[in-house]
Amino acid sequence: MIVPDLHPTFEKMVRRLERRSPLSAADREILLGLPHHVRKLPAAAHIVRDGDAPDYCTLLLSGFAYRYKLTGEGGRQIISLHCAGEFLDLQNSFLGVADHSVQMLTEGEVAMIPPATLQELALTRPAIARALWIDTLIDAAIFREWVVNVGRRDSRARVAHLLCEFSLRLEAAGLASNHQYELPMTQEQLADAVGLTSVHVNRVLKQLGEEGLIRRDRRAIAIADWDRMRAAGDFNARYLHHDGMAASEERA
Amino acid sequence: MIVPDLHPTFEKMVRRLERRSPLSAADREILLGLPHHVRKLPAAAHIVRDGDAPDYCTLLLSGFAYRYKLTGEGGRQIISLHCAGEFLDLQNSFLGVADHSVQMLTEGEVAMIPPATLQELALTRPAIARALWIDTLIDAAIFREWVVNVGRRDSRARVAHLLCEFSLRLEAAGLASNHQYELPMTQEQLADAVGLTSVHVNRVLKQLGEEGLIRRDRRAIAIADWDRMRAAGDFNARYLHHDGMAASEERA
DNA sequence: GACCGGACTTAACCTAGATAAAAGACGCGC
DNA sequence: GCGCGTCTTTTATCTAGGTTAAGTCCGGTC
Repeated sequence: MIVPDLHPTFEKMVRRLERRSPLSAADREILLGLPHHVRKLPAAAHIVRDGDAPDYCTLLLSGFAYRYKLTGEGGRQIISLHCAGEFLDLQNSFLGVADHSVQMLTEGEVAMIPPATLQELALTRPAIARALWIDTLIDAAIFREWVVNVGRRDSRARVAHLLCEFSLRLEAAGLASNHQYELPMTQEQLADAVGLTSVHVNRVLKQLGEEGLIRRDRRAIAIADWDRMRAAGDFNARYLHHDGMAASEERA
Repeated sequence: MIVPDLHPTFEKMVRRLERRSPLSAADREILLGLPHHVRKLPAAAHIVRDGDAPDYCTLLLSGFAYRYKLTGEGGRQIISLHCAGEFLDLQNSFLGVADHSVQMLTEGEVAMIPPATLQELALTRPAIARALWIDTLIDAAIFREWVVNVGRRDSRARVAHLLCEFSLRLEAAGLASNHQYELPMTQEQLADAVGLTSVHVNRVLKQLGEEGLIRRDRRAIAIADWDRMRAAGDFNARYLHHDGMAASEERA
């Protein structure tokens, strides 16, 4: 369980938590010293399956992952996207059986942390508990926005909204800049994230390109006109609660 | 701030938290003694408005409330429904500005608790912090299911799913039994909760009636055939994390 | 007990996005 | 450089649910 060289993403995770909730030096140490083992996973590997009672909590160290549920009729709804530095499964520490699946989008590494350790932390390190709780609150805020996206926006806005959100989240994580990034998903996955078909997502992407809102090359996305894109996606970043940083983005 | 006779719903709230996370007698006392004032609100009163930095955290004491967001094009998406005994706004204690609105569905009472008190509690009473955190995790689980409902189910399933969820939640809260209850919302609000129009919700309700899945009289709903209704709504209660209680419902 | 306003119901028609089916592109291994 | 599987793109067609527009019911109220 002891890890010789700490993966640098642990520090990223601590910085992310600290941005919203103060941590003492001791708290920081504890988070950096969390017992875990690292696993390298291929694309499409499952981290949690719906119905499992998982043995571990996972922190995504590199690559991308997503959360989804299947309907009885075989539809898939992608519920969230995750990048390095984010916890994938805090809820497994506290709610026994998983009510959804989590799968790698790309290959990547994951730190597996025993839930008992986090449970322990929640009871003994109030500042850490608070920081993780806030993390959960922000996840919930993003879920709420996704309900709106999928429930009340038309196809163009849905896709634009997702592309805007992903752009800002990557930038906040230091994984992209200039509204340019590599979208780590197929159009079919994109479709399952916004509640459309891949055919229609393709049409919308094409149209956004023709209108000059985005440029694409393979999976690389560049948001060419952030203001019009934000308007197209009815995007207001407040729900991301990035506070302080990127505040300029949020206000407009 | 001192309240002479404690509203009975406080006890309900404590029982709800305890169901998932143990609390000591002292913790229980503290929760029952939370400083607050009670306000009686008419139907449609706003508790929080999108963009506000609210001064209070609210616990719903009686009546029903809902959470919603508006889109730029004027659409409204209802994101969650709440009944007596539930916290409406835990997130206001930790995330400054509200990213959505909360409004009364019916008239009712609300306990307004200073966020500072909850912040304090989070740092000094680990068991309470844990219980509230779990509450947040369950809220998030419900949001996830709503993303699926609105993103990947057809109109019949969406409406049926919502009616099933509401039935079980009311029963868990001791506010209904036998899958019969008073639905505290208009068909237009129902439509905004499932991402349809009120016209189409009306069509679906009619059809569910004709198929013998539900009976209706005014706003009173009786789920006449729970098994078929559950099938129609692709409903699996696991995401509600009602555990122990109502386990029989969840498994099937 | 006629009037009013909000919620519910129904019908006729329309459209955004689904479906189905091919045909390109792009790796990637051999 | 060839073949194959996975993505992407495009076209043609269809349909679930939206839109619009009338009613209808019901509970309150003067």
